[in-house]
Amino acid sequence: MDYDSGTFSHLPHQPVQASNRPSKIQDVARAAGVSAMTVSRAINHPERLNPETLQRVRDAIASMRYVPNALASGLRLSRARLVAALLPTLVGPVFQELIQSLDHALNQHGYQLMIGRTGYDAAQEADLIRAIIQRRPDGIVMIGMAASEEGRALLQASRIPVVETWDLTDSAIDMLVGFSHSAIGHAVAAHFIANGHRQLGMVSGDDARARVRVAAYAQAAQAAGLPEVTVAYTPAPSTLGGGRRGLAEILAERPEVTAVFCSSDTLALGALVEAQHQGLQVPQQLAVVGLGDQEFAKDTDPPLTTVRLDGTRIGQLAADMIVARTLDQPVDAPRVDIGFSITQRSSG
Amino acid sequence: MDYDSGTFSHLPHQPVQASNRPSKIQDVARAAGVSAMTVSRAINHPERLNPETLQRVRDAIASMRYVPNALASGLRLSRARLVAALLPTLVGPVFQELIQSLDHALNQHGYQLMIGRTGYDAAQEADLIRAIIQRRPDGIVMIGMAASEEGRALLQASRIPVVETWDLTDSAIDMLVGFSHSAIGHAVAAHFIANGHRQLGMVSGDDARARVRVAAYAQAAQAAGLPEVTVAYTPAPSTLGGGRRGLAEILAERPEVTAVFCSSDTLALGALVEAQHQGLQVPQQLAVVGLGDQEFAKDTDPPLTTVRLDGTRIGQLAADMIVARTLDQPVDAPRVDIGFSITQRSSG
DNA sequence: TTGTACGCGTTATCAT
DNA sequence: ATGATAACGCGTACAA
Repeated sequence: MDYDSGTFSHLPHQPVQASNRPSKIQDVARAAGVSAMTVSRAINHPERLNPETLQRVRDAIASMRYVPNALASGLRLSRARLVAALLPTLVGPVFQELIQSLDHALNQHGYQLMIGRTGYDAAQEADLIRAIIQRRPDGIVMIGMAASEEGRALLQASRIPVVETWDLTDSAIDMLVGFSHSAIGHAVAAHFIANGHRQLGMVSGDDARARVRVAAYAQAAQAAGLPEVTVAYTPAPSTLGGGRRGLAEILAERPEVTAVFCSSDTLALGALVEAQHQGLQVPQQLAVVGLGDQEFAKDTDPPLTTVRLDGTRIGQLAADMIVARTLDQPVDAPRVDIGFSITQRSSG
Repeated sequence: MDYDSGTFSHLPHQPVQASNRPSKIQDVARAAGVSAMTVSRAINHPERLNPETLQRVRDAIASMRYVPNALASGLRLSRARLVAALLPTLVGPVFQELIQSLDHALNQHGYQLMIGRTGYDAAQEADLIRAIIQRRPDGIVMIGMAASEEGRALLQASRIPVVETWDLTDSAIDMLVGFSHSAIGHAVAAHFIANGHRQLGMVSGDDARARVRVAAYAQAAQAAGLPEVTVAYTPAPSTLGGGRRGLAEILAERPEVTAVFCSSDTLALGALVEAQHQGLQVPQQLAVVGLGDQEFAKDTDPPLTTVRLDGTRIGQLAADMIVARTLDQPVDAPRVDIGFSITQRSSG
């Protein structure tokens, strides 16, 4: 007979636990009077077990709160059941719709989503990519990021499926789903021109994508014979305050501006606040158009006209691409332009 | 109007690579003419190597783009160098500041942060916790979440250090850093009363924490002999539109209300918009106070008076606690109340 | 239907 | 200073 010299536990409702460490598959096997393999099957192929045995094992798993070790199974299977999303910042709510739908779609297929932040710092980007690759995710989704040369090389060497999103670049690492920022710039300029505006302004972030939009917007105005557009750049990330200051700057420089395109809804909200503050009627004296069609756009005063980007669709497509790849299925369209539309409300 | 420029597809570009699979430590060893152990040491204990050998190995690592497999090392070491953060939503109020600082502090110690979303769905919570525990993180940070019974049991059985944040509950699973929601309710009521208000309203979310704040706020008003406060509940998550509708509801029910406490800055921004829309002067005719002191609070019109919560400090403390635990150091204060303050601006 | 042997890639330990 | 060995926990392949 064995006399355990161990300690006593006075915690209420503490399940019986053999030791101080979390249980592993072998512990469950012992408790259920079966081999480790039978426990493994109870989890992954329950239909192959005798119902009676299955129940015994399940009871043991539940009572011991056994949770399989994904490091071990991932190593064995070379599948981590994990997908990583890399983005510049969580602060801008622009990406949330995308993340949400990506997460949801991946969960349906038994994948978990891991989120990594680069913080707009290109120098740290390669380090983050390295850290992500270490976990051997089954796929990587890059959101609104341009990978550095080193980052691209790492991603390619890793053989991990990569989906770049948000930006419809010409040189995709692997797969791509996004929209054309230059088409957006043109479309908004055309929208203003069609509404009779001739003095255009723009409040914009100062990253590479934003510059593409600005250039297209300015070029469309020029092509229509309009005077040069006035641009105010704001530092990333986009904030309400940035929108206020951007609009104030434009109006100070050129008070005759009657239409302003803001490169995010947050900036546009700031522009609305500033216009209100300066006593300008929107849209009668000043038209404002945003970008993103975020949740709040419909509830501003006046409701915001904005460029709608279907983040949900991007997330869904990115998830589909990665899932197809991991199943070795062909990806019919590895490069997708999801386009955009202009949601017409009252602000411009 | 739609600007979908169509869907393009082309064959994925096949990158140049010697082999068809990512290289492992053995491949690097072969290339550098050393054993696998020497490569491992070059990465983890470079000082123990002959400088000449070290350089050879490093060159091989760089040229092959070798990235260690964290599943294998995590399995071997029982340390995943991973910390998980669980939260209801990314959209949330001050969560972003917290996440940012948590991520930053953990990176300093060589940990990576994994983010999991529950989406306010208590039913899925246990599943997410199970999915997280599977990865054997070195710590788990719960942000603004109340774990279900099953979730708590899983966390305890896992033996993983857990820090609950945001909410200063009485029954912590393990460690805790937060603030008292009931103290906040009292403080804001006292603030309004000190400013001469007697007709108080509140726009609030409808989760458990929010109800605690509401109860404390209402009780403080009652204790001061004020008429009963009018409360409008809005569904999660907090939105600008919810704030507008909440305030409209309160004013419709009791037009004599002169001060409204909103349980997030986003709701407060909506209240400001609605007040403006209804032609109410803030703060002369209606005082508005928010919660969170988010980035935009200082730039609203008028600037928002709000309850400041130091998310950065919470993240820092949570990281410290987890790091101490993984080093088997004692955690001097496993339960911390970081308090709050009222940032006085012009809105109330 | 259930069990045994082996290997996934890495690193601590011990040996040289 | 460097190498050989074993073990981390799990699941496939095969055997019973």
